[in-house]
Amino acid sequence: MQKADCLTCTNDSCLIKKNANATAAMPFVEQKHTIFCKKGQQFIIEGAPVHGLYFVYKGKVKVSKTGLHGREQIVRFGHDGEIIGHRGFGTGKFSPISAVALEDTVLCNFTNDVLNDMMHHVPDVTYDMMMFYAEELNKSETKVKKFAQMTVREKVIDAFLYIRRKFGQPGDFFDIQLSRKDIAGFAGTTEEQVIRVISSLKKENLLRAQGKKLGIVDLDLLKKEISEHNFFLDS
DNA sequence: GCATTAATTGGTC
DNA sequence: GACCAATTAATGC
Repeated sequence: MQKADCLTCTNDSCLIKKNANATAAMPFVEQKHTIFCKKGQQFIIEGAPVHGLYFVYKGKVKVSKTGLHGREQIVRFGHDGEIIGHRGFGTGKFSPISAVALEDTVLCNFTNDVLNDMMHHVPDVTYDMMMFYAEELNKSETKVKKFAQMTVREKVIDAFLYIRRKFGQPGDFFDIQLSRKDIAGFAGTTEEQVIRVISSLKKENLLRAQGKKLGIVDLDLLKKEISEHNFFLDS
């Protein structure tokens, strides 16, 4: 594959793909770049100048911020059809986050100029972008609460529920391979704590492993455990 | 097979 | 509940 083509793309949730058929959008879509990332490759560097906005065409990525003492806080994971780097778009000159491919990943990149032009000329894209930002804001507000009030066990369970929502499979095993460290980085705790929670969840028959893959056994019980604390489940 | 990295466990503050 | 050290498992070359 030389270039990711929006017209044959199957990521229906992608807001570019959704509008790519409109004649007004075409000249802009033409100008996107396709980037091929190997596993482990970093394509957005925290603090470096913004190179526009990325969409995952195929693959998996993690988005993180470096906290105090070099501690990595993973902000979100992304897969096919999702936007990456949106916080740096618009006002920001330098990227507030870094992004790394978790497996071989194909990305679509729009420069700020192209996207700005497109938003001025294609209202449907602008509208979809706005809705996306609104939803993002909602999610991060939920997250604040989570980090402030949840116990470690609850945070890890919450992380697993998030991973399942995003990478869950019919067979209930996650379709992604994350290190314990990455899980910890997302849950906001340490690798050791994640390991300990995982082994107790296994003992309690709430979680199971097949090789390196993890899966949820009793979704309702896990949900119940954190819903009792009145947290939203959709962050 | 050896060497590096990841996962696990136990202990300390 | 984080940090550190020691051990074991897994993986790359």
